Amino acid sequence: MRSAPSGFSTKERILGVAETLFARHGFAGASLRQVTAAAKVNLAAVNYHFGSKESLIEEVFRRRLDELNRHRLAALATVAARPDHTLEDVLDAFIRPALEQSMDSAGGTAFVRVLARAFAEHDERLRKFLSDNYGHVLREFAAAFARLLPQLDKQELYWRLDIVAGALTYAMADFGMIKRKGDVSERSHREQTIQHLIRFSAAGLRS
Amino acid sequence: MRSAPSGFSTKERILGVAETLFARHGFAGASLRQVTAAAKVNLAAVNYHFGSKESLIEEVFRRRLDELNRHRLAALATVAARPDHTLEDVLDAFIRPALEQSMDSAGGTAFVRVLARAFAEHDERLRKFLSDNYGHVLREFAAAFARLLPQLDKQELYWRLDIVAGALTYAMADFGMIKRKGDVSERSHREQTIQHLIRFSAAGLRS
DNA sequence: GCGGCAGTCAAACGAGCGTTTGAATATAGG
DNA sequence: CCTATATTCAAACGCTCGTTTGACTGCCGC
Repeated sequence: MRSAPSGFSTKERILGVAETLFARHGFAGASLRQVTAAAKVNLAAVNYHFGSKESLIEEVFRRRLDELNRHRLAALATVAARPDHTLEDVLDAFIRPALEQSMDSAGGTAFVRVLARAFAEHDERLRKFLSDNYGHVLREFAAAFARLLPQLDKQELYWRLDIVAGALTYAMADFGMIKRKGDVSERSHREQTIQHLIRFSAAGLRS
Repeated sequence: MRSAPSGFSTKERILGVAETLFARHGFAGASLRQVTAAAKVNLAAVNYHFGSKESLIEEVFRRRLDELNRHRLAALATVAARPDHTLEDVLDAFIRPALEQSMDSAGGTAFVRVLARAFAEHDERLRKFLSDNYGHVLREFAAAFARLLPQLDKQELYWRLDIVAGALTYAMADFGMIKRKGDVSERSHREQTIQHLIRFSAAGLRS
């Protein structure tokens, strides 16, 4: 195991760069030659370490998705432990980890765009992968929401959570027309997004 | 002008097939060879009629986007003419044409997925194109909303409209986990989506 | 020291890409 | 009918793609 120039292993550097470039140009649009050049790694390294471009894409997903799931479930557990927790608390546990992942030092906003893209690709293979790795988390949150919104039947609750997920996905990818002003830090802009999403979603869920 | 086998011109057939395949595989993922083969048209026809793949993509957008803009502005004008129109009415004018376009006989759900993909591609060129052809529509709606929500300052209104746009975009692409039951017609499922989005958004905007 | 192994590398493979070309063919006007 | 214009077509262009190959390098255990 030779240590890589920047202190990260070849494999890690490929994953990081791939995440960025897939987010920027799409899975088909970003070539392995671009990835390996940006990572200062030999072209053959991808096939050596991951087997294929396809597998590399899956690895990019798995790495971040596992992290997001961990954070969301931990936040939900903390919130649910408090007997007086509110709808806003559960929304926070759902929304905050997703938006905060987009400002961690390493990945930047790259991964959440990759995630949004995966939805857009509408590829059944990827959707199945996401639902397999994601389904139980959504179900846990749905149960927590159901306890706080007993007046909603299951069907109605799922409709509304779908809308929350949509607004969150959109915000995660930073699609919106709201542009961060120069004098507002990234952290504070993100916090504003979180607060707006929570308030809006709580009103919609309760209506 | 030779008439094409199916009654549609070569140009129209390319546009229709391109829309479908771009939605399914992405702009980079769908090749001109796939498009021309599916359209039963010679490979060179794309470059003859559109100049380049890039221009073909723009045409796919322009065609549907012009239609959507027309419908939205017409609906807004109708609504705004009534002196007692409500927030729900304006939301309907914004949301309904978008979701209805995804069930027109010809295009099916293809274009809305193309649109969602364009957002995901996060390509500045496409974003600029969309904002150029779309900006004035959004501004008109923002003004209509501002009249009905005088308690919100401009900044706050834009934050909330951003959330509405996010939820709508997500719904347009039919990403959600809410799956249409076998016994519900496509039309009635769409109507349910519209009603849920309006109710949720109205509550969020008023909160 | 030396064999084995994990990793890196330059080079090449065949395939598919968007685009161009020039000839063939259909349509329309005088 | 004949010419001009518009369209279609098969073939080829140069290029980039993902993947494979085989030689080369550093390193650890024996």
